[in-house]
Amino acid sequence: MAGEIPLLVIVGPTASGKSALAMELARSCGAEILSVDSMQVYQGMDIGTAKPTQRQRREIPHHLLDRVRPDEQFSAARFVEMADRVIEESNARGAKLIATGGTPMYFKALFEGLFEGPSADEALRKRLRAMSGPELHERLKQVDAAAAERIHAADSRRLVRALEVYELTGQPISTLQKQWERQQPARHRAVWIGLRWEREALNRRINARVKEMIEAGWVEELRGLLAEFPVLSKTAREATGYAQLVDHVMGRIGLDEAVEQIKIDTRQLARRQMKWFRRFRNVQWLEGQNEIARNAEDARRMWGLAS
RNA sequence: ACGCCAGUAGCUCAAUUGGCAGAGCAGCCGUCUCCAAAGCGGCAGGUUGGGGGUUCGAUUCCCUCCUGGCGUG
Repeated sequence: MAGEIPLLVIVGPTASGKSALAMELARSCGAEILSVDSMQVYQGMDIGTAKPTQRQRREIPHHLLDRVRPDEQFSAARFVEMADRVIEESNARGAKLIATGGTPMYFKALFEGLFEGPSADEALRKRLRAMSGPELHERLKQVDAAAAERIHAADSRRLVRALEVYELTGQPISTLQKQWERQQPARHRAVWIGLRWEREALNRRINARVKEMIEAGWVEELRGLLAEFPVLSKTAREATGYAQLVDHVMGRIGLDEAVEQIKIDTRQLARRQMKWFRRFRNVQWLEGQNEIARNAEDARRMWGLAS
């Protein structure tokens, strides 16, 4: 029966060693890798997103890398659609799949689903965004008091989304979102493992890795990218470090200043990721500082593939 | 050595004619259902360089010492 082997999910903060562990496992189990990452989908953004190298990708098939142009918008919904297709197709072939990456929201959306509602409508959003936070909040209170209660008046992004959903469907987002409350079975069967680190140790790894990325030519890569795509899409631009490096390339800030800020942003990113992943209750944690071989062996056992 | 300027939260800086020492960033906690590497909320943080003086009251005025910067020797 197709789909008999569950997915292996590997979560963990940036720089925790997810990719290395996934590669090791893929090699030893003959599995393929599904990237669950909002930034590695972008073409041409390689160094700063720590994308697996061409060499690694020749060795092990990777899915959902380089699927979007850097001037294109991307979203959780598009990700889920693409990932579902990859999983379905892998199941059909009987291929084992390891899902790993740094975007917690995408894991949640992929396994728990998004509520059935309208997708982003940029024109409508633009119209709504012209209003101030309190105005949006007041307006939402009229049509969806429950949502207005939960969303802070300053959180214009969520206020805009809630109003967008209401205008497009005539239904309050708070009602539609209840779909998620029913304990539905997970959309895909999976074994979840995570890599965790003591915070200070991870910070040191992050600082070192940012430095390595710069030495590996991140700035030059970005210059080339900007030559082809002078304006990155709103979502692509949100990748950690890219805004600072764009400022540097434009001559607005020095490289040292940009690098320091990137280190700070990356540490903050890692913290937010850890907070999310801690809330995924079915994750079995492995210690990041262990030898890869040891973690891989544990992971294989958890996946039910012990030799 | 002399002169001038500065010293306030981890960092960068605010504080009206002397009147309860604030903000941004970093840090910590929380939130998150089609932008999520995003967005949003909260908390903590200070013998105002040290010492003395004037005053009901000094970050603010006076004296002195320390530290840093600039200028002249």
